[in-house]
Amino acid sequence: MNPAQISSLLKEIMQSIVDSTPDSGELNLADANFTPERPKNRAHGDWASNIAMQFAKKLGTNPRELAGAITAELVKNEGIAKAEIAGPGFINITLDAAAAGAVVSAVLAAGDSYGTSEILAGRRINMEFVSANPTGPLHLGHTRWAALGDSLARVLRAAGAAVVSEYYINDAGEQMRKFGRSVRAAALRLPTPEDGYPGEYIGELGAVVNTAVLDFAQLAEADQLAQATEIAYQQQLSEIKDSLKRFNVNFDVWFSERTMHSSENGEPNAIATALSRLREQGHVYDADGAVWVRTTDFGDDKDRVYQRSNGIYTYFAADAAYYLSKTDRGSDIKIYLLGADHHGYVGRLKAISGAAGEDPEKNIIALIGQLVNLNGARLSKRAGNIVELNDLLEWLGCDALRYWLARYPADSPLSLDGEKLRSRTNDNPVFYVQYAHARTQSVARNAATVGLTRADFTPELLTHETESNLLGKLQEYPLVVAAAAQLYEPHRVARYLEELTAAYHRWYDNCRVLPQGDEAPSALHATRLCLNDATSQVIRNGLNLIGVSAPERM
RNA sequence: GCCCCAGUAGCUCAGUGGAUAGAGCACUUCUCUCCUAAAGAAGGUGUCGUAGGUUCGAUUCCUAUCUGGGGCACCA
Repeated sequence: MNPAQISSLLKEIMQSIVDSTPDSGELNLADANFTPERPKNRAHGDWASNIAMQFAKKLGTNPRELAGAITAELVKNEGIAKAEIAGPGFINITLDAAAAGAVVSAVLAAGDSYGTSEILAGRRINMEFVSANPTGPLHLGHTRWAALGDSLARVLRAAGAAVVSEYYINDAGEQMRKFGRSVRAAALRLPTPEDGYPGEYIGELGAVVNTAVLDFAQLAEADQLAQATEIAYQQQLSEIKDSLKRFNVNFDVWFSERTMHSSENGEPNAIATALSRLREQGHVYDADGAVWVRTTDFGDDKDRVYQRSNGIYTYFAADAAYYLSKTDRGSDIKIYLLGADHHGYVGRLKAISGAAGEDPEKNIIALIGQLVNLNGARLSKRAGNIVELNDLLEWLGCDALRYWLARYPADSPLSLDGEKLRSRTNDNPVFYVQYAHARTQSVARNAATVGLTRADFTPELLTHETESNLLGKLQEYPLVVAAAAQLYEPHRVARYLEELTAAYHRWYDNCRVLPQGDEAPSALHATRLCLNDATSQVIRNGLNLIGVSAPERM
C-alpha cells in the first residue's frame, strides 16, 4: 500500500462522512491535501494524516472525534494493521509487513521509471540558464546554474512536463565587438585595447585566428576585426559546449541573439517585430527621441528604453523579443535561473510578459540564486580567483561538483570547499551516496556467485525495524520527486538520497542478505536480496536526476 | 530612498502550518575470522535574529525592526 492509495482511501472515507453530515454542502474536498506524511517518529506509525484537524471545525466536530470516525473505517481495509488517534487529532497508520513490503516489487517492476509521474503533464516549460557570454570560458560563477538547471530539467521531465532547456548566446552587441578587438590585437601581438578582455585565453584565440587565416596581418582592419570576431566566437562557443558536455549538462536549444537582429528579404527583424507587437498593444511611447515601453504599468520600477535616440536597440529590446520568441515557440512557463546580481531583470521580464497579454505570475518563474564562494573567498576578477569550470572538473570531478551544487536550495549561500569535495568520508555526501550504491551492487554480485535467487520474495518477512524504515523511504521517493518538481527544488532529491542511503547502511549492518557459511538460502535471503535491488534502483534513479553517476564498484 | 535574499547547535547547513526542530562535521567511546568499516552504534547541545499579529497549532504565513549579502542605466 503506497501513499497515493492511502490518500484516495482517506478521501473516500471523508467523502462518505461529509455526505452523511447535514449542512456540509459547501465543504470542498478537492482543495484538501490527503497525502499522508512519513512521521519523523517511528512510534507514530508508517504514515500519518492531519485531515481530521483540517476538517473538524468545518464539520462542527472536534479533531479527535472526527479522527475516531476515520480510523474506524481505515482499519477495515486490508493491509492496514493499525490506525490510531494521536495528539491533537493526528491519524497514525501502521501497515502490515506484507503491504509495506509491496513497494519492493513495485520498484523492481517500474525500474528506471519508478518515481516518475504525470503531475506536470501538459505543462510546456522553457528553462533558460547559464547563458554566459561567448567571450570567455565558463567559470565557477556559471557552474551552479548549470548543475541546478540541468537537474531541475530532469526533475520536471520526470514529473511529466515537456521541457526545453535553452542557452541564450549573447553574440551581438558591444561585448562581442570588444571581444573581437581583443582577439585581433592578440593575433597581431598588439597590446590589449583599452576596456579589452584580459586573460591568457585571448592570446590562445589570437593564435587560432592566425592559424585559420593566412596573412591575417595583411588584411584591412575591418576585415581583421570581422574575421577575428567570428573565428574566436565559434572557437569559444564550441569550448563552452565541450565544458558543459563534460559537466553532463545538456541544452536542447542554443539560441543566438544575432538571429533576432538579422532579417531576410527586407522583412523587419524579430526585435522590430516585437516592438510593433508591443506598440499595437498600446504599451509603447516616444519621448526624448527614444522609444519607451511603459513597463511601469506592469509593476516595473521605471519605464524602459527599447530603442535609443541614436537608433540602436537596447539590451532590453533583445530580451523582450527573445521572451516573445519563447512564447511563439510553444512554451507557457518560462523559467529563468539568475544570480542575485541579476534579479533587477525580473521586473522587466514580468512587464514584457504582462504587456504581451500573459500572466507574469504564472508564465514566469524566476529562480534567484546566491552566488558561489570558493573556500570561503568571494569570487571576483579583482581578487584573481576566477576558476574555470574545466579546472574545477579536473580538480574535483564531475560527480562531486554536481552533487555538491545540487544539494542546496538556489537561494541559499553556497561555498565550495575543495578539501571537503575531495575527501572520502561522510564529510562529502556524494561519496556516502555513491558508496551505498556500490554496496548494493556488490551484494547483488555476491548473491549471484552463491546461487541466491529472487524467486521466493515474501514481503511479510521484512519485519526488522531497519527494514520497515528502508521500505518507508522507498515508498517516499515518488513524493519527493513530485515535490521537487512542483517547488522547482531539485536539492530535495539529493537530501532524500542521503536519507535513503543512511537507512540502507543501517539496514545492511543489521540484516544480513546472503546466507553465511553452509547456511541454505531461504525465502528471507531472497526477499532481502529483492529489497537490496529495489534500493539500488532508487539510488540510481535519484542520482540520475541530479546528473551524478551510480558506480558499481568503488 | 526603494526592491530581492539570508539570519536555525561550536562550524557548514536541511526543515511544501503539525507531534519531543534535524543531518553532517568537530569531540569522546565502542563494532570487521562472515555480503564493501568510504559503514554502523552510543554520548549533548538550541531565547529557530528581535517584537507584535493571524489560528486548534508558527522555525514556516503577515507587519514592524536589527544585522549581513545583492540589486536599482538611452551599460552590456
